[in-house]
Amino acid sequence: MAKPSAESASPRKPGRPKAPPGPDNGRTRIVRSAARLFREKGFRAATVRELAEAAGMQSGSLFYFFRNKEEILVAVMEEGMADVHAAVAAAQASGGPVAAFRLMAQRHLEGILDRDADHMTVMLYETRALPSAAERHVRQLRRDYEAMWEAQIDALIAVGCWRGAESPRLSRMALMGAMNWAVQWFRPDRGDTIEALVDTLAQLFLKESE
Amino acid sequence: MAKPSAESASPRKPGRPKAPPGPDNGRTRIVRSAARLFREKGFRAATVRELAEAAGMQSGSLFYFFRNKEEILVAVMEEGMADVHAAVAAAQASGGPVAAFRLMAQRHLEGILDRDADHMTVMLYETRALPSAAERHVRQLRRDYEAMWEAQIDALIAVGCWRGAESPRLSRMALMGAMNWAVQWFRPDRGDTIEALVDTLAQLFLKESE
DNA sequence: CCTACCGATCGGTAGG
DNA sequence: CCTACCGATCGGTAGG
Repeated sequence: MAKPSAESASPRKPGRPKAPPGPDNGRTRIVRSAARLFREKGFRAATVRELAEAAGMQSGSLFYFFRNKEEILVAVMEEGMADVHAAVAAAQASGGPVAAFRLMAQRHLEGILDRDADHMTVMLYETRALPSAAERHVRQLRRDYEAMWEAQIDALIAVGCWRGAESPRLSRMALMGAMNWAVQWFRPDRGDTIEALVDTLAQLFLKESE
Repeated sequence: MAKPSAESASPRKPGRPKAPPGPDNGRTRIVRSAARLFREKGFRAATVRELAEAAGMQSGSLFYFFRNKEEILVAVMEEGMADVHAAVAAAQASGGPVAAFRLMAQRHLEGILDRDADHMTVMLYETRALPSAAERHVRQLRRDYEAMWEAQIDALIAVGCWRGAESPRLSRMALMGAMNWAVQWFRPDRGDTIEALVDTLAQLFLKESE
């Protein structure tokens, strides 16, 4: 689970500064259902009334937990990014460069394609809707995350297993695109599996050491 | 240029059914400036008043040319898709499988990354905003477009030059993602060039014939 | 957290 | 194409 950030975790009424933890407090419910609605309809198209209903409360009550709609979006993105970051970091520490890379890709794809994997998808596709201060913050989270991939690709280049070694940045972004675009076409009910996609990515981006 | 579709080309007043062609009639101005605004802010965030102002007319006048806001979105997508489809089809007919593939990728990337290449980007990233009837129509345009790529990849497999031959669909979607995601990171002012990206894609997806 | 409510803005229309 | 306008809905607030 994501740890709440300093900016968006505390309600604005001093009378009740700490939300009781646990998966069923109001804030958690709002963020979870907002993630789904933002992914399905987009940030602008999802109304505060829909968010409130999906979270099982009145629309005015949202603003007991969040200052405004954008702050909910930031919370969704922070949680998505933190979860995927943690999963991919663990994968990176798991084995040799090639095996770790495959597991990192697996974890990243799970983070955007699994059921209830809405948060990270919103992170990837709704950046435009962020106010500029929040956008800088979120961009930094993204850079931190991509730095992991950059380091992993450097390690693969060092052992001669990265096919895009001539242009590390372009090939890294090609990989990100190949993964993130799956949100648009991946259909488990048509037989797509994350494992097969990882295999394909490995064939394209990895090579035997020379 | 895109040819207007039957559904969205004719204004609703019988008194003036045919718009005079040319790049400066009202309809063309609306579509062009809407493409830019939809790309920058998203369909929902761009208001009809902004669209009208960018096209140099009053907000009510938009509805002399289009029945509603969604119809403007469809027109933007149709034009983007038609332009890129034509450019890529011409590239496909241009040479051997490998050379044609490289030119197709070049044309596709130009269609989403060049200045004023807003239409196709809107096509790629705003599908959610379409009413369901229009969505079916647009999805069909996309399928027709992707069929070209499918055929080209089949040709590359036949000559043994496609690295993802074991899973043509997955590798094709990986390619689409690697290209379309460039919208998110490509910055010509930081030295990114389409040519370098095409080279990288070729290294990843093509191989020497066996 | 709920009730009750508000000002602003939205997409769209009538009539010319 | 413009002028003038409307009903609906939006995000958000006050007070408890």
